Amino acid sequence: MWYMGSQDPKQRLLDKVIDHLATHGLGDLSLRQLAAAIGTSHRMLNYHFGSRSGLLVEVVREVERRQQQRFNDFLRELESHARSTTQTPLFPEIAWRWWQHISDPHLWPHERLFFEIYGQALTGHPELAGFLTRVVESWLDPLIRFARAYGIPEPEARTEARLALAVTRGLLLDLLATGDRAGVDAAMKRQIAHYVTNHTNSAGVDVTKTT
Amino acid sequence: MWYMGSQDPKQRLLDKVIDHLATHGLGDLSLRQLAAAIGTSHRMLNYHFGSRSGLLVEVVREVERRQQQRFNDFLRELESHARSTTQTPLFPEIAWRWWQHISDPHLWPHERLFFEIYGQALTGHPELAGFLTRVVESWLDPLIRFARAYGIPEPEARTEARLALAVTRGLLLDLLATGDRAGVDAAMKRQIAHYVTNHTNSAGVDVTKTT
DNA sequence: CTCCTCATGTACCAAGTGGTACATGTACCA
DNA sequence: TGGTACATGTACCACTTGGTACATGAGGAG
Repeated sequence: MWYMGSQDPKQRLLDKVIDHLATHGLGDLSLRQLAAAIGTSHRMLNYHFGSRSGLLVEVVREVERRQQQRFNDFLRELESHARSTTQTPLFPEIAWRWWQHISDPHLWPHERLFFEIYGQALTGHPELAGFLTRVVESWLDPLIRFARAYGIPEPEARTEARLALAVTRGLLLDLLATGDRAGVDAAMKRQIAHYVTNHTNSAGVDVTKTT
Repeated sequence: MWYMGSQDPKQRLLDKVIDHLATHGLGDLSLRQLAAAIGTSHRMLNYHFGSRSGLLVEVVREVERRQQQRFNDFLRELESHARSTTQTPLFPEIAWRWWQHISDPHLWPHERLFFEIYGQALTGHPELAGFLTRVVESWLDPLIRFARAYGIPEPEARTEARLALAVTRGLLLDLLATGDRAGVDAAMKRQIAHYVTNHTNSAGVDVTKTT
């Protein structure tokens, strides 16, 4: 194909769609308005995605894919940092860095889109059912491995992972609504401190200094 | 008026609307479908609420009002229970009871609606801007009073309140998506245990037995 | 050159949308 | 009794929606 070298036109379209939805919300999911906003005709959206719900499904999959991508990027960044300093970072440091990573304002549009999809999926939207089955489980496994790697024993690891996920999402919801960076950061530090004093093998670090 | 004794027709309508939205989602907010589902004509919705967005605003306000109501009911229930046993319950007991209260399956439809509104509000829906400014703050004040009443000193009280709110909402999101009652309950117990061991003046109670 | 596949634009459709004008009914008030 | 305010139903409006039929084009394959 003549466009090989850039991208599948479908993927190019999907990228533009997600960029637009992240900044303008899912409410604009009228094929016509959407197409006009990203410089195509609604005919093209129907052609490449089959239907409105087909597009919605692919948008959701792409959002999930990007989240996973972000997590992998973070892990690689951690790894390279560990190589340069030769000492493996402590648990509270990593937790705090991860929080800084995903709470960065330039990710807010995507996080808003994530929670909007979450909300719509909760009310029975049938094409989003798969999203709900994955939205917790797909994060639990990597988090459990993480917890185990830092010495939290197995039966607790799953519970702590689930809790960490909930805290993160709850505080993100807060941050997106209030924009109160200082207040939300303080809460996250407090939570990390809770972990530390309850798992003595990684205690002894003042997380309030990790800023 | 002839209907005094039952209710304002507008309020009757609003109640039916919220019942329907809670079980069928905000996606159905087409005036016609909505009206048909609750046994009126879309004419009436426009008559009583002025417009589609007028209705949306009043729905949101009513959802907030009911949440507050639920919290007050819980406080009164606590109070009456305290009178009968003559001893004031410990912090972990109350926290656990509150969690049981709001995570009860019969409230799930309303919680789904809440998160769906939250998601829509995050993406700039202008008529929902007020919702975002209240969605955290309106819960912080009562929670702070609660924390202080249980001996948590002032500077930490606000942070702990914020954290507790985030944990609750994060775990509710998990519960609504997965339905994994046991897993989510375990996470909440774990969090309560974290609080207890970090605030020694209310420690010494095995929260795992409060089921 | 010829055919075929993929991508795109134009024009249309039936259905549904929010909103409103108008008429009807029903209870209260003077 | 007549009048007034509120509530409700019917019918309509202009507009937008998701989806599709049809035509056009551009590149690769023989």
